[in-house]
Amino acid sequence: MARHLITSAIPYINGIKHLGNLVGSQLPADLFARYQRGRGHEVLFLCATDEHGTPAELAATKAGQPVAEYCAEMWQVQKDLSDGFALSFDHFGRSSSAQNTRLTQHLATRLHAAGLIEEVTEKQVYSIADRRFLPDRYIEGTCPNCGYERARGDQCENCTKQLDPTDLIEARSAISGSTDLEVRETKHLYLRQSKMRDRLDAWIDSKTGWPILTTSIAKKWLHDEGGLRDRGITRDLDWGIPAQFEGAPWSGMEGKVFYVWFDAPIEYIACGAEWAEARGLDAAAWERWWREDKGAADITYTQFMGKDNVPFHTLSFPATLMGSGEPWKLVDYIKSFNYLNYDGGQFSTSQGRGVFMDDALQILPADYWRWWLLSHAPEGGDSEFTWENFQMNVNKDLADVLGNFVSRVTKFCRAKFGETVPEAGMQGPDEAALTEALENRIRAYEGHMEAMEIRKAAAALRAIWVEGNEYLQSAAPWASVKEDPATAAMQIRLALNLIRLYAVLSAPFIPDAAQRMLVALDCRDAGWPDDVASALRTLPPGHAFTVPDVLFAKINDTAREDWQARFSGIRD
RNA sequence: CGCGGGAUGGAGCAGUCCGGUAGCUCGUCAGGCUCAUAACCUGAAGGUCGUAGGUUCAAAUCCUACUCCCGCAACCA
Repeated sequence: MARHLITSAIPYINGIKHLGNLVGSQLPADLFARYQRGRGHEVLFLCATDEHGTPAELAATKAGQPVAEYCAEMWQVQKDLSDGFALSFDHFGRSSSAQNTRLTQHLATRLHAAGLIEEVTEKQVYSIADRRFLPDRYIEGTCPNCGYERARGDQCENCTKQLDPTDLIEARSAISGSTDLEVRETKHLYLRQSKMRDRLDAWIDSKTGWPILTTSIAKKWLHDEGGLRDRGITRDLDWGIPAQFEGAPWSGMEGKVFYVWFDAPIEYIACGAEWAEARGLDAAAWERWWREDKGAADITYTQFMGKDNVPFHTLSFPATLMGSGEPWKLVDYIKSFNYLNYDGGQFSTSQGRGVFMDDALQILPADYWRWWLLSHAPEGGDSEFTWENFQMNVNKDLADVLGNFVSRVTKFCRAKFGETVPEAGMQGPDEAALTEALENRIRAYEGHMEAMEIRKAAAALRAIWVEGNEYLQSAAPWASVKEDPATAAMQIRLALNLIRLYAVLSAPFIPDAAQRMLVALDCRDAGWPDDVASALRTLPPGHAFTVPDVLFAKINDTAREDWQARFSGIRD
């Protein structure tokens, strides 16, 4: 039995995520976790909320709440939504946890001892009215290059010229609009990633099977313009992990916190500690997943994320772990995704454009979204959500091909043989051919799943569903039942077993429907079909079942048009 | 000349590394079946593979130039 450690990029705390966020990390990670569990492997699947940083503080202020309280509430909201989408995290943690505080300070201490942290005094823009230092993006003004009035401190969106905040004419705070800004000196800790460039480069080079998207982004950061740059790992903020040594103050860092990009990935590990503690387990329970000296040497660790997150996972976080000099488990495979667009534009959290996780669950069950999003995952390039496409694909695949198969088989059986698996008949060459075809298709499905080729896996699964309809068409039990009831009984017995097979194979994509299929069949055996012939004999003759309700109702044009109109604008 | 990804029948994609009759799903059209959620099964039409050159017996695939779309560009996370 293999052991799989799986993490999804941790969603930021300031609001409800949209479908693009979902399909870029959590959903495919869940697919992989469910698949590996289904194969009987040991899985630890972790995710958490990313809670620190300026946007969280501002969102809390806007909500009129203390930031800790705001984060606690939003954590619950995100937890409920992830449950709603049937995301099967073993633990959904928080980057603000005590465990993460401890571990982040521990790693900073180790990095300091290794000479990989230096103190840098730099100049940053301070807003007197807001009483805070402003990240470059939070400073607006007129672009000196093109005259655009809402250029940001890092870049002008209009002419794309890169800027320094001090370049802006009439610079003002994007938070309050105040122009009462000044440049102040402030001291910060920097992680000396540049010293680790060759090690990181060699490590990336050793990962031959990684997606082009992942390695090309990493390589660019390693080699562009003088190579990997050092980065600040502290901020002048109230909300965050205090910039301290493990158990001791850090002289000169009083009142500062670690910067969110430093502590957020560390939460992957800390989340393991949270998981263990929540279950009353000792440290060894999570260390056997995360420490190569304590049992994690045989772990396969897979990370899922959107392309925007790749630099942190290929460079900064490995630099943190390698630099500590401790044998932390490093990632084995990074699966990164492009963006999902919405009806001709981008999904946007800040602009409220697109379909958000809470809206989605209000209008349709999770399985509809899971199926469409996964079967259209933006793997090769950016992909696009349109309502027409969604309606057509979901109706065809889920309602017509799979749902209708379950319906026609169970209803036919009930009408001709009752709600019991019929007994008579012997399989012939047609059934042998079907078994062999399924064997091939299932192995192809497994291959795509192992390789994390999600679209291809979805297509392979769909082809498996279609096999059932093709078989029924040629077997025609509605005809054979008239002259040869024994053969019809055998055919339907096989078809009922196909439903169980489909439930098991489909569970990673559509867990709720898969569960309903098994419940209808009164079957608790969700064993993976390592051998198809025996898997198709799981339900014995005489076994009672019930005809389930319609598995997937179709989306009609009225509903689609309604949603299309409802989600065309911008939500607040 | 900032970096990367993409461009393939009406839509969405595979195939490109390792050149050799252009494939899949949806949609459209025709036929079949009638157990089923007007569903299922079979077949057909539809593409000079972004543009222009080049290499080759042979190019979607290799080389060169160009066009368009998307993302990134290190203080958003």
